Amino acid sequence: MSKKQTILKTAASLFATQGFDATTTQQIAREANVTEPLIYYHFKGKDDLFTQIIKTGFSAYLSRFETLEQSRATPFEQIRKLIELQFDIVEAMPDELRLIASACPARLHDPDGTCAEGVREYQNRHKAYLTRCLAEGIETGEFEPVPVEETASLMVAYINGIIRYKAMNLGDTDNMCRTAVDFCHRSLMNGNIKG
Amino acid sequence: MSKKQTILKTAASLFATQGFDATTTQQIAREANVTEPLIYYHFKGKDDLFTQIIKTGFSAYLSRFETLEQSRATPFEQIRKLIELQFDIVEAMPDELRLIASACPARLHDPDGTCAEGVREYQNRHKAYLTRCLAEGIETGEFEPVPVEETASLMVAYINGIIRYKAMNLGDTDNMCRTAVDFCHRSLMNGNIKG
Amino acid sequence: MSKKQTILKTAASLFATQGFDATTTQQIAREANVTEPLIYYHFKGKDDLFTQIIKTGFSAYLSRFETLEQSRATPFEQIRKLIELQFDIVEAMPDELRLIASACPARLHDPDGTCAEGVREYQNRHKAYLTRCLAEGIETGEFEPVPVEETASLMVAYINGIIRYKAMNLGDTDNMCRTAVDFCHRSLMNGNIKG
Amino acid sequence: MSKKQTILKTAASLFATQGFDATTTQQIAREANVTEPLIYYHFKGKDDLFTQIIKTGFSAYLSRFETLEQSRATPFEQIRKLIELQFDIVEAMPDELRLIASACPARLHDPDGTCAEGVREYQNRHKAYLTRCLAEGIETGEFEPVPVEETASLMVAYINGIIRYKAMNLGDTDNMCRTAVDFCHRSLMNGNIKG
DNA sequence: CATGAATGAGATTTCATTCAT
DNA sequence: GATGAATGAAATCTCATTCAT
Repeated sequence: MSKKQTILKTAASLFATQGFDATTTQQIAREANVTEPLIYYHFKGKDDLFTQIIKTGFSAYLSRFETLEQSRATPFEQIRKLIELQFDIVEAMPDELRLIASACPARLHDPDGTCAEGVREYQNRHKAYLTRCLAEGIETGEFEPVPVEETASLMVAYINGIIRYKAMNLGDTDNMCRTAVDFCHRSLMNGNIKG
Repeated sequence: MSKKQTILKTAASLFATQGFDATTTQQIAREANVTEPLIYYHFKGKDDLFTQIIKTGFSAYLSRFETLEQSRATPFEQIRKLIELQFDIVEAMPDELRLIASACPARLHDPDGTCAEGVREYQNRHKAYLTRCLAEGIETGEFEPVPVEETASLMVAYINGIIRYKAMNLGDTDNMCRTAVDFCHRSLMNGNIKG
Repeated sequence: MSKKQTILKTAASLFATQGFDATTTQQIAREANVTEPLIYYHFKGKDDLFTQIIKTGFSAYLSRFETLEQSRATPFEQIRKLIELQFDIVEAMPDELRLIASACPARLHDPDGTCAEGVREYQNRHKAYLTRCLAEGIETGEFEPVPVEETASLMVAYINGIIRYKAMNLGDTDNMCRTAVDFCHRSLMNGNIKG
Repeated sequence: MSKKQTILKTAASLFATQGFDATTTQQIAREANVTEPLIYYHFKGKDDLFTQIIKTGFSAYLSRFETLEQSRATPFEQIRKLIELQFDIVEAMPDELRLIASACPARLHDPDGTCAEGVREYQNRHKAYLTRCLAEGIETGEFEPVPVEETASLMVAYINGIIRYKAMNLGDTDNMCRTAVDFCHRSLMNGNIKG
């Protein structure tokens, strides 16, 4: 792994556990086994380092999300996949996701805007995706006739709650994926079919 | 408003928008139109200031929550009330909630532990409350026989997602309360009754 | 002397002898018997400290210069006084003048513009003053009919050469004042009168 | 132009506009379109780079000046030529002269001593030259009987003021050469002859 | 001739906090 | 209750310079 990569990884991990401000460049350098100036050789500064990690996290998420968007499956299968994606991604990049979950909220008003932009993008994409799923499912009769817009927004918040819960280790998550899918399944599937 | 109150309000607002570390005592003093030493006259230090704000927020929330716990109603009515409480509380104390939602995530691992404690308490109480509701509802046949523990945990995450969404102004929330209640209603209520 | 004054004096002296960049804030603090942060309490930063010294130097010069402008005397007396002023001011504020002479040339293109502005002001005022003296002297027949504009510009450069020579200790300056006055006297005074 | 030349030119220009210390090797490299290590391939270091530029400037000046020293002409003609030389040299090597005028003052006390040495040399040579001219002119009765030593020193300062004025573009210099020559002419030439 | 990566040394600046009044 | 002045500790960042290739 290149030293640049090591710096990124180390920083991501430290930022995630201690927070951005509580992590010093000296500490990053020490743990990454490089000298401090090297950080400044590869990155414009501590902020830039943070930004790049966040951007990487978001774009890794989005690139996975995009494969979902292209999948052809029944509406509910698509929703299931979206929920499963949350759990997968946290396992694939725990540091990055933990960092996003913990550091972004306080940085939504940052001038640089990386967090705000990422969050907005994340929300818009989810909302559009869910809106499409719901509309389609209702049309085919697979779903109950729920109000599409509002339910999509709600589910964005829900799903965000789940990914945060897992990313920040707020509690046990065994079976949580399955439980979440079932919860939505019962809520959305047309009663006639259920029965 | 007393200067002490002004300091509290100003600090809460700054912590919420910029995060704890990114907010300096100097900035608080300037925006509150007081001098820095006055902050130290009223509070032990920056941490203490933060702690007091957070504690106020959490305890205001908990005191409202406790009235719920004492209410006698059907299981689903209790769940509905819990969801409605989220929306009410954000409207009643928008600054405090925004602060908790934005500044706590980055401080969950702080030595002082105020945030961690508050969040833990919040989760435990919700989980216990929901576990009780679900168990009761299943026993009476009002609810589908869902796995109690797991579903309670999941709903804690869900509800947390909602309150954050609203507290941090992440999007439009008209009808969201109703939509959230309906979403849970469809998911939990026994199909026989529904049908 | 207040600590702020001590800082200003110490910095002026160090900047003048070592140059701006070669002087560290640490050194200023040590020699002024204060702590480094105190410098930042009283001044915005090292640049601001420099700027304030320069501005003080220029404005002290200008305030003295203004008394000249108001004096009523024969044209040549006025020129004599201008030349004498150069020597007086360097003796009154040697550090400031030395600093201006040594540091400003390289800072004429600084974004902050303090030096550029000071130099421009200094030149314009001198030029206007000399233009007036020359025109008047020529009109009264006291002076030879020299080209006014050009000679005024030239004398600005000339006088600047002298003040620099003295401020930077480039050589012996005993009698220099008198010699300079005489040099101009011979050049300007009408030959008929001289003879 | 060889890369070495480009480095020299770029550095000269940057040193002149920003000063020595405020110019970084990185900036030189960037603007010269080379990499930093290349600077170290061609020069011992930043100081050496500066030194070489300055030395080139001074020695180019001196070599021109030496031709003056050898010329046989009347005392005033020699003075005229010295003044004209200032104007010629700035037009021939504007960058170098600007550099000397702007960067040297701040480096007169440098341990390396290039600037100090150059300036001293420049002053001494001028002083000797002017002393000789004045003594000769007085002896022959061409000049007024001015005090030789002092007037020579003064004229060094004077001439230095002029070259700086032009090198640093401090104002319009049309006719300035002629005006300067005339100014000295009137001051030095014997009144009997003038009349 | 040329460079990407790396570094030792050190400078400026910030910040929470305190003291004397 | 209130403040101007002051500070210890430490963080971010810069810079000239070198090494390996």
